[in-house]
Amino acid sequence: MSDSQNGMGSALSDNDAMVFAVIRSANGPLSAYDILDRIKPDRPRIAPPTVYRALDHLIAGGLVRRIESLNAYLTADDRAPGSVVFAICDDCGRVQQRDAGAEVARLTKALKKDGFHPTHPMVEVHGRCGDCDAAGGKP
Amino acid sequence: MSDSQNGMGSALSDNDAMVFAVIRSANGPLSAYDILDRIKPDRPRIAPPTVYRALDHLIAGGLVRRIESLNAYLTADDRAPGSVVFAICDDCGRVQQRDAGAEVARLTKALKKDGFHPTHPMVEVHGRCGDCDAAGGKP
DNA sequence: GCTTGAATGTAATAGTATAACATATTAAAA
DNA sequence: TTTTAATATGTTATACTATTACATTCAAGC
Repeated sequence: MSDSQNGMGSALSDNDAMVFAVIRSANGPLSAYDILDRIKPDRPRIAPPTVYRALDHLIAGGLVRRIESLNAYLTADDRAPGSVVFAICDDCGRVQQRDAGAEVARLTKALKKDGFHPTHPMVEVHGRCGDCDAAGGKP
Repeated sequence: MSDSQNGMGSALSDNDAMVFAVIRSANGPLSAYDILDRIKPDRPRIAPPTVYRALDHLIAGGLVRRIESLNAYLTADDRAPGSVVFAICDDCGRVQQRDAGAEVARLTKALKKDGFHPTHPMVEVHGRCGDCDAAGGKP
């Protein structure tokens, strides 16, 4: 397995490390097939399940996050155990992550009061980042 | 076009009305292909673009909402112009909609303060509904 | 009538994800 | 040490989700 320590509770397999390296080297979210394509030059026979399995491990370990509204993956900015808010610029594709903070906590608390038991809150805010707004790109 | 009034600013085409009827008659979110399958008995030659176009219209008109994390569609509980929170039970699949309220407003306000200009906030909270939790289903 | 534009029909294809089963690797049990 | 079990990976195929591209239809306005 050729493990190497990395900040996840356990170690990463070669596959996981390879996928993680690709995601880290990107400057934005990547789709699973983007990842696949970037690995193929090295390993032409790699197949989707290999990438998806690695993504599962990395997400479970908190190293990678999935953006549901983009079907894309990026490195987790931090190890916040709580939830995260994605601010997604629909012009340039850049994504900011920030701690969900008190607002999301209040929200899940309100749901709990109604009998619902939250496990995974997802908050993804689409819009336009400051740079793009200033530049007026794709108006 | 055989329009009929319905609460959307304009009227619905036959296709749109058909898709809307299917979604309304369901007791939970449906995928686009679920909708397709339920229409096929009546119109065997219906194709995906017809359904997706209707969904676009219905979503634009505020009659239907899309759940990103499920790739599924359901009737909008209300006509709240603001955003909505989905509480999604991962056991039984039921989805509750509630007004996003002050919490989400605070969240987008905080993003604005940082120069980001939100257009469409999405909040989808996965978990377990009260019924399933009481029943201990799929524990 | 003719043109135009919006909606729909139709076929094909792109993009995202998983199922199913084979093989290999590792570690523990006997 | 051999056997067993558990885990991970390889491989093929397929399922599921969504869009492109182009043809056709149909009604409104000139």
